[in-house]
Amino acid sequence: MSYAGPIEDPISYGEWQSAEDLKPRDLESKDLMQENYNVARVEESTCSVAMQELSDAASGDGSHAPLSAPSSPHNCASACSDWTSDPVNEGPSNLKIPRSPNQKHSTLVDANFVENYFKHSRLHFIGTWRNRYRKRFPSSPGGFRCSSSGPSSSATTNKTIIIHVDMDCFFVSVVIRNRPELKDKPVAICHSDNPRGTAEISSANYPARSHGVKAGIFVRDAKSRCPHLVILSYDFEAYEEVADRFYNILHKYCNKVQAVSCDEAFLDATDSGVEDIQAFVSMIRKEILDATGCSASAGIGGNMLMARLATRTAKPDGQCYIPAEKVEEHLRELPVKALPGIGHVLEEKLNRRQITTCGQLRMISKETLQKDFGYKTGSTLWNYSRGIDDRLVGTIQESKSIGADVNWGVRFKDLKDVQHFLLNLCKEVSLRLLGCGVKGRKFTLKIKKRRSDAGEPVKYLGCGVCDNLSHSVTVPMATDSVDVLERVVSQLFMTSHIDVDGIRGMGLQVSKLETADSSKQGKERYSIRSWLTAASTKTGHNRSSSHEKGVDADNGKNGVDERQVQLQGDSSTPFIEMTEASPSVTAGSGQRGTLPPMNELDIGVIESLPPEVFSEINDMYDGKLAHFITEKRSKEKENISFACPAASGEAFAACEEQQYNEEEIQAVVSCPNKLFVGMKSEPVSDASVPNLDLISNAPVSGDSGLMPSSLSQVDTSVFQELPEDLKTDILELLPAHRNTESSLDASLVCANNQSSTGPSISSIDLWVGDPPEWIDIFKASNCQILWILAEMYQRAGAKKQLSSVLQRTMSQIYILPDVGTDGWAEAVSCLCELIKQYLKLKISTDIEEVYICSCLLRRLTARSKIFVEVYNNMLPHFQASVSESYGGSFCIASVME
DNA sequence: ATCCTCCCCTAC
DNA sequence: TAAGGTAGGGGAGGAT
Ligand SMILES: Nc1ccn([C@H]2C[C@H](O)[C@@H](COP(=O)(O)OP(=O)(O)OP(=O)(O)O)O2)c(=O)n1
Ligand SMILES: [Mg+2]
Ligand SMILES: [Mg+2]
Repeated sequence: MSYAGPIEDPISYGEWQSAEDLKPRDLESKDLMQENYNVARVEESTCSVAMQELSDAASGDGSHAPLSAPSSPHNCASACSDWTSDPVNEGPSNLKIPRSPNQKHSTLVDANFVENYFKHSRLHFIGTWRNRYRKRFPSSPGGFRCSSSGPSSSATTNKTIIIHVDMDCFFVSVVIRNRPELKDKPVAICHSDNPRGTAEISSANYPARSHGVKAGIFVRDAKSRCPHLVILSYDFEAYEEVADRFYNILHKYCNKVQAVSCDEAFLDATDSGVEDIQAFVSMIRKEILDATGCSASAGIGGNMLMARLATRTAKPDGQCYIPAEKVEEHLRELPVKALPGIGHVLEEKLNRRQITTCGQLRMISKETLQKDFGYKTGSTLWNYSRGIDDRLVGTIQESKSIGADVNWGVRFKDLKDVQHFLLNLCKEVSLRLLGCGVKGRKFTLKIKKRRSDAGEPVKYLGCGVCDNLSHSVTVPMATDSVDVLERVVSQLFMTSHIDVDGIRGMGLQVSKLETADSSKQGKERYSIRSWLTAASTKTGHNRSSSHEKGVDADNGKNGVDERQVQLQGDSSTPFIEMTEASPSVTAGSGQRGTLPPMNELDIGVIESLPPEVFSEINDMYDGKLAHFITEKRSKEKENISFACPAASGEAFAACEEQQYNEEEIQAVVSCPNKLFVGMKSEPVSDASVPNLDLISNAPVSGDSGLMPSSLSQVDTSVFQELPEDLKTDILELLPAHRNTESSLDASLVCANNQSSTGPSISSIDLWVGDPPEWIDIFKASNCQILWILAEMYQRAGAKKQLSSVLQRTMSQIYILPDVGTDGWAEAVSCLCELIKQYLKLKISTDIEEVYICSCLLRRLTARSKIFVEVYNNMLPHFQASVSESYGGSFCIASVME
């Protein structure tokens, strides 16, 4: 019983910690690193600029004469006014009044600071995207074992071949891909073109790098190194689109892909059966270039380490293979800093021991390295210096923490400012938890506090030299609610007893995560596996799956989960104590052996499941189900068995799908109404699934460039030219033409806020106004999926389209905890109504958008139906379980019809 | 020994 | 002007 007291007294959980000792990393480590680098590599006198603040801070001598006026804290105001008169950025009539620093764009002036900040933070974007691409193609734990290249994989003991692909100067390449005249000029991406500014360079192309311009340095240093440097703005939407294409291509060529970041991934080509690996890589790079207009480089090696090092030599726009016999040679003179995992701290430690190259590192015994650097770090150093790396491609597991930090522009004058900021931070974190479908039990608030001896930060609105304070609390009940977060966080903050003037940054992390739809129960009990194994038991089939590792990953968790559970009352109520016995896992560890054989599954139903559900089932069959279905379908269509060489890649893509594969919808048309061939069930009326096949042959993906571009400019006359079935299809979606969907009572959506009956939502003109009417309605609905949709729509950039926001949001709808409830059904109806009105709005102006959204609407409808069908076909006691797991309110009647 | 908790370090 | 985020690995040191 570790719970020591009510949440109102979180100080009992521990004390605030403060790092008071003076170490380089406690200063402005970025600047320090940056300038150290300059000293070592560039030897320019301007490099002492930031060092100045460093020594001021360390000595406490704020009056020390600076070497360069703009960098001096005391001259910062005049420096700022100089900036505004910078001819590069100043419009003709744009005479600005000098102002004091740290005002504009800080939390002091912008009430919506948190949201705006994340919209512009490059580091936020790349962090978010890394996560997305890891999740979009999750690998099975323990590495990829589900290769569908056949059972022969054990026979061939090929040497491992790893490929590492990385886009060249990604942010620059994307922005200049249609501006060939800039290709050979030095170009960098930065928020500011101010030659005295402290904005950071995000990425620099290779001509710029030859002048010493690189990611992370201030624009003023970049400009002084390269006066003709062309600075261009970020285009985050374009980065996203290119990254999507990049990953689509990688997955087309290889089913073992591990995302490193939005522009970088490892492929395991060992089992790909390719004989000429160089040609294979060359083909991939060519396709990336053709599809994106940006070049990628690639490294090939016997492990992930050597592949990554090879990429370094391959850049730019090249590829490099390091065969086993070249490894020693390649490493001998390589600086230790080039090894992944060795940053400036470790490099410095090694340099102090006269070790600068991997060759020298090899001279040290493993025992010595482990003694000096720790057990694992020591052996990694020993291995890496010899080119040894036994990591497997694809061993990313579920995320352990989710958080948000802001350490720029944070300035407060009173407690109200702080509370406002923290509330927004909580909203942000809550949104991310919802987006991931998880809740957390541990909350950590981090505060950056200006050191007493620190002057103004060198960086405009930066956090400067700070002490880091952090405090955390663990609660018994996992949550994702803004209210709970806010209460916890505000109490964490109160215990810091900090002077609000000194705050330079804050962050909130949530850990001890649990899946949202299972946080109140043992996960296994209501899992899809349970449905399958139970049905299988009934039909008397067994299938061994002992080689599976992924599915029983939760078992340990349930066993350990014998903790005291306290439920939290809403708003101000303290926790109510309540003990819960550990849910003994009935369908868990002991019963892993019983899945029905694949040919007894009703393929139509399986295919029509929500992607997440399908993916889970596919995992249970070791990834073979997707392939099985692909084959079966192709046999059905043609009479010959068509052996497709790329079948494994396709199977993987089908498994992970995520994009809008219309075949899914086509599968609904066949309308198999039972999960298993052997199960009996009532047929579902055909009329309830109308016209689902109409556009099933057209390829649809999440890509915005799906439709021929000529179509996106058409008007109604082009609509008339469309194939008859497509026209019918679209017209049918319009309320004026046909309205079989239930109209939704708006008051139900807002059930928690008001009980009076409002107007039907279908009678509201959702797309009137700016922001459109529905934003407020959805935001007030207390329905997670609608709230997320509205929030994401608001956040989408200027070029926002409903389709892209919808695509993101809809993938969440089946994993929300309220799935199957009345509220969920209403949410589905609301979405349908929204899409229908949107179609009406766009029908004559943007046929591409109409096309995509009509597919989405179709899918939404089909999915809802199929979910109900699956439920209807479950054994009664599982229906009860499902109903119970959804809070006892699973309501078939209210879904869709 | 093994686990847990609080950081630092690293990479993009 | 300017947007110094994010999350996992792992070491140190204390609890068990
Ligand atoms: N300190 C950094 C590092 C990277 N990035 C962003 C911009 C880069 O374009 C992108 C990818 O990072 P890379 O390390 O792959 O760098 P580039 O792709 O720009 O160059 P390279 O050709 O070396 O891969 O991440 C950033 O904003 N700030
Ligand atoms: Mg790159
Ligand atoms: Mg990269």
